Amino acid sequence: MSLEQFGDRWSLLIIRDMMVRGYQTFKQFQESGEGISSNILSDRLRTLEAAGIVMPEPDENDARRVNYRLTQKGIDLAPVMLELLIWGAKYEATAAPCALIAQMENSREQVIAETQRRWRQRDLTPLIPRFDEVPQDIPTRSSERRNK
Amino acid sequence: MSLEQFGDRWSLLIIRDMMVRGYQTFKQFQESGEGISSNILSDRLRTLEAAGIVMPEPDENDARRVNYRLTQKGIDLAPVMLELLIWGAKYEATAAPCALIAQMENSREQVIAETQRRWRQRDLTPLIPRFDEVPQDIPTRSSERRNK
DNA sequence: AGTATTCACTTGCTGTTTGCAAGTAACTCT
DNA sequence: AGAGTTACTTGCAAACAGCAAGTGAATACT
Repeated sequence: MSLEQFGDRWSLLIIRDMMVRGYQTFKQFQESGEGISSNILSDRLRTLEAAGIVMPEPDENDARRVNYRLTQKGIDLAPVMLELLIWGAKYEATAAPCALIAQMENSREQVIAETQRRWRQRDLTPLIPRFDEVPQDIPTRSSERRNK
Repeated sequence: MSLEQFGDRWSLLIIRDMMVRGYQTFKQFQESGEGISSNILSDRLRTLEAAGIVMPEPDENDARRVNYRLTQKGIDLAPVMLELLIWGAKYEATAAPCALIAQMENSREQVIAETQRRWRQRDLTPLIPRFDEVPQDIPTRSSERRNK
């Protein structure tokens, strides 16, 4: 029933990019590598908005920009995403480093708490970076303070 | 990346029916209410097979029948399903009783263990019945013994 | 033994959805 | 003022989904 929502490959990818990488704008989604075309992206964002999963808010500095933000309902998908990520890592030979995934598996609570914290505080640092440099820990508020 | 797998509404539904309701045959999926047409169902089962998520095995009593079974990879989607179910219950006004869902949320480990047990032992009793009679507990091996 | 029915598909046709290329209107930056 | 950016829309071809009907093998009924 709720599956209807995710009955296409793009919606979940958009949500993942918002949740895990902190993407917010049309352009970011478009350039996120998987190659969604603009008409579909536009449509999906509208669908997700209608479903109450994302909300657009105009950027205060640049009036052309629209920042899409997850709603509570949207961020509550974090556990689903996390499990999917773990499953994917187990079976699909992911680009994300195994060590990181293993660690996430052992501290689901923490990962989700951190994801929600970022969302609440509009902290856009990606939880999982885009497959280049690899942090040894799941970053948390305290480990970030430590690293400064 | 692994999301590619679920880029349509039917695959997840099929997996759910196998995992949660113990469905196994073409006919059961077809009649499972959501109205998938036979050509699409056929195609999806083949796709899932190719992805290593389900495996067909001919029925030993009736040679017309093919029993589709989740693989290990398939059953490992249980945590994803569970979280999705919980999310759905929270936001989508589900037909499944709230009490049951609330209970599942508090004992995820147990629900998943039970799901896996059923799979291993080819126990086809549905974990969540089809929206008619409503058990008060998540059934487990011991509670089932109790109820006999 | 012969007909009917069940089961797991396949085929053909039609309509919707997707993907790509190009375009546009609003805005910003220089 | 002119070039560039951003979030879209439009038009068209190709892929996909959905329906009705059909196939072929296995079983059930008489």
